[in-house]
Amino acid sequence: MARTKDPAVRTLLLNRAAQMLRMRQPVTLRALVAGTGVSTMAVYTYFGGMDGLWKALRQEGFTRLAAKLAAVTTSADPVRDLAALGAAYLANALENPDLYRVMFDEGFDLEDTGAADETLHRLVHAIDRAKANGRFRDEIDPLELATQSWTIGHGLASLVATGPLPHQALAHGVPMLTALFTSAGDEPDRCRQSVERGWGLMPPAGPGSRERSDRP
Amino acid sequence: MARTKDPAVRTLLLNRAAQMLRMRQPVTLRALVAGTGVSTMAVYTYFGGMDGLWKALRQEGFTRLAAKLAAVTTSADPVRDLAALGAAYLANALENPDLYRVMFDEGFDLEDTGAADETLHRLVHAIDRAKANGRFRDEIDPLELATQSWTIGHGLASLVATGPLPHQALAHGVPMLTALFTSAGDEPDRCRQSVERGWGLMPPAGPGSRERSDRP
DNA sequence: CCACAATACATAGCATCGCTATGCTTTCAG
DNA sequence: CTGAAAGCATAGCGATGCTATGTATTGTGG
Repeated sequence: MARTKDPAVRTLLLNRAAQMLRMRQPVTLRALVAGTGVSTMAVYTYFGGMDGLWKALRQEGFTRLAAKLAAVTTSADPVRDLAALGAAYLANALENPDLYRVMFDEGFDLEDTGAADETLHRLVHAIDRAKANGRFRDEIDPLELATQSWTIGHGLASLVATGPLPHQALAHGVPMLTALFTSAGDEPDRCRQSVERGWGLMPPAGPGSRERSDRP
Repeated sequence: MARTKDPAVRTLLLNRAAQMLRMRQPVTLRALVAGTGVSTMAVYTYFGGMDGLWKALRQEGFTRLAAKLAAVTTSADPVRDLAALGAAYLANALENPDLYRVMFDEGFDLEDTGAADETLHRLVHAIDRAKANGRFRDEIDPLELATQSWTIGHGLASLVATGPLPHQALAHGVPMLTALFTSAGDEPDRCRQSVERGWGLMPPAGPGSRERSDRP
């Protein structure tokens, strides 16, 4: 017995905020609602304030990441798939560096941790397959190895996306993942080939697709 | 033919800012100068604005990190030293998590990159010693391996200090560094022992030393 | 079908933010 | 000793996030 929220407004604000982030414009309350026809109160009715908007933005980032990882085709070579997942993770971070930063800055509180869990589960599943194929030792803990792969991916993404390392430093992913998976039991040469195959889907280091518009 | 700046004011503001960061109080211009006797203009005469203060704060962070790494004693086992440097790096990040975040957020512009270069050079030097001792292969590029070690350290620090991983996830440093150094040519068992020895100086996962004072 | 009530939404104002213009005070140089 | 340049405090400006208040709208119970 009351007015209902229009979901279109929520997604509109969310998309606009993501776009402002991409364009490197400061995401401010007034600038966000300017030009949308809605007023500042909309942010409070739909997100409860700017904090809620940032939280929803983090959620959106994980959703996009999950979509990116879902696009990775699984092959008969689970080690290749692991490297491909890592490459997709890094590609996502480099395509939306500011969104990636928001995801991992200032707390992790999400409304729905399902997307983040999904991400880790994909790695765990690929590791399970690698164990079943005899590539990794039986005593390997899939969750631990997945966490370590994630640590490498995040370290690389963080240092390259908004850090001091140049884009070509992404090539470090191959030897690092090869070292990690070799230590898990895989045969070195074969491991390297698998990782290189999976990592090969990495987009080349081009100029970022950001438009860098300081003027709205 | 003019008045000279008092360096004490600069360091006072810097230390106070670092303390506010540690206490998790928002570092705002007015709150920073409140109680110091100086006015808001001091921040502009000494730092040129809040941006300059953040830059100086990043510099301070690297200085503290360099001091922490300088306290690591070099032994006859260069692989142990590498792990010890990694442990010191992580210990510093966990003791000052907010300062660490400032160091790696929003650009890297420092006034003096010497401290940051110092950090990497320490790793490179230890790797050179490992090569001289026959632990690592001759064709290993020290700078590349140092960068990879740094990536692991930063990934771990970032995910644990202000991220989703619990403190005990720091233990992942041992297998990851062991995998990396083994791939560089070190003998696996000996490598693991060296890394564990160096990593052993890691302070145990206790409650952070932060005081969490929201009320000034 | 309809009136009530609960909710969305716009407007206006508040405290605070970083910053700067202004004037006074200090202090080094000639 | 004097003048000018720099430190420094005060006050105010635009912009920020947020909230109080009033209006409009719409789903629902009788």
